[in-house]
Amino acid sequence: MVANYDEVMKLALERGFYFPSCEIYSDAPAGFWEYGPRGVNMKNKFIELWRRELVRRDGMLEIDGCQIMSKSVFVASGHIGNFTDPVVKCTKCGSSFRADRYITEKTGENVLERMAEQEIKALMKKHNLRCPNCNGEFGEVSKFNMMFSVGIGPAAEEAYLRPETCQTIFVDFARVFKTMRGRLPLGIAQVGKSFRNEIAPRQSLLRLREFYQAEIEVFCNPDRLNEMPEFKEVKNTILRLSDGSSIIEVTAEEAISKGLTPNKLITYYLALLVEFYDKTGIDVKRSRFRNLSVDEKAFYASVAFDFEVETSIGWLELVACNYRSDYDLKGHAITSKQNFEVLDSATQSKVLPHVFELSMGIDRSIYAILEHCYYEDKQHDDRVVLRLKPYLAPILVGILPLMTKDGLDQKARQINSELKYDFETFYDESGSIGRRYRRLEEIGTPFAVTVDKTTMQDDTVTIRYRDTMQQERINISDLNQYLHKALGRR
RNA sequence: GCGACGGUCGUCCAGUUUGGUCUAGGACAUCAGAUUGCCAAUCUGGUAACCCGGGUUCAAAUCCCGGCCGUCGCACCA
Repeated sequence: MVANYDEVMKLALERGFYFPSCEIYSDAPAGFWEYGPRGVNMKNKFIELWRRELVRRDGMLEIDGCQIMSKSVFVASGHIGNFTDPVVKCTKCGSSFRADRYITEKTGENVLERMAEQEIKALMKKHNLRCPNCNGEFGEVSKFNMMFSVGIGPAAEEAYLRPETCQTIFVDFARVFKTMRGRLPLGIAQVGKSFRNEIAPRQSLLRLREFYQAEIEVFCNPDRLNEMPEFKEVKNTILRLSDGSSIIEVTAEEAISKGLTPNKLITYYLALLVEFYDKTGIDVKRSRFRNLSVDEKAFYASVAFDFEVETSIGWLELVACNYRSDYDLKGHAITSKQNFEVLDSATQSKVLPHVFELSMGIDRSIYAILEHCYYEDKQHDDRVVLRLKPYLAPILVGILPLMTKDGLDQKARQINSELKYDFETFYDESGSIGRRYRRLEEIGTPFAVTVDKTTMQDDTVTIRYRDTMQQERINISDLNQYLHKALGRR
């Protein structure tokens, strides 16, 4: 049973995972969505898992930077120059086209990325290009920048909302490296919001104008990309590599020996990423690393693998893994006139670090997890079950009195107040017990504790498992430890 | 951004063709009470919607214009 987009969407709206922003107003713009109570819980737990399995596992440093950044940052990063598309609009029917691609397609003539609007216009005139839809005349060539600009202070000084979180990491690199006594290779990580003025935002969390990223920038010495002692931890991890059509399954070790991945450093992080996603509950057998072709890659990337997951609406990119070389540090060094070279203690040489990044889309990941965990149980009246991992479930345990008589409800409340400081609990006494179980499993709650008459005699409760619907009896005093164990804590 | 289609309780839908008991109906969900007491039970009662703005008309959920949003296709996607 594979869930589809509509079912996930319905669940999200009905049960408070996410919903459109500003929906009570008719001028609410597209591409903005908010997380409701269940979604926030799940998102926070996803981020905590990311910290555990990537940041802490690899000894990375995490920072939390500003969302508004000065214009110079984006001059240096190339976003002011490159994060724009030349667009041309038909004066007759209003259709718009990417001017550069259209010219190349029709004439074979190469259009340079940095070509000015007038030059592009001249080229179109020279070849007498007209609208392919209605043969109408094209208007002016304009450049559309995907960054949101903001005006700072009374003089409205030009600045931008960051289009990717990683620029903060590059800008802060020198200070963090020095003050944290960094050694190469060093991962610096950040979770936060980024903003892109998408032309056509669509499909709720999948293409947003304001979205969450979890980014990791690994700073490394380009001459030592195969010196990676930690690699042995992941050498047997299966990587599914693809050129966009077929998928090859190899171990991390084989990927290198067969030349499918360029070096140990990159391969190590790709493997960590798969291990992380496996723990989110996403079916990694339905994932792949797609090796991007030259024209698909971002302007800063020299090697790029997209981590993609198969969903009901096709392959979905969750993480962009880019080898950015020294593109960013070099850009910031030139623009800021600062020196970003560091001493690599292993070689006792000064080096301008290269960067390999794992740029993760959190919102898309949340969607993919929901879809992969959505399950309709045909055996039991098509009950809807979100089979979330306990450590990602918005509610870990429901606490239910079998009935609200004979003090069962007081007892249940008491158990709830003992557990609620350590776990996400939910007390519910309304309606039939079966209905309450169904409501809990629909939002992915893995456990339900039920207080019945036996509880009043011997202080035991039943604990019910979401996936099997089986119950067992345990002592109230063992609940705390039991739940800790279920979360994988020690 | 272009085109096609659409937008009614939390969700899904009926009602629009032919403007008039529509004071907007149903199902599911939800809330309260009763009953039951371990898997969406039953009964009773309740909350809750015509996307926004303008126009036509005695009268607009219904017709017209504009906007916004959604789905799909094209284009775009660091």
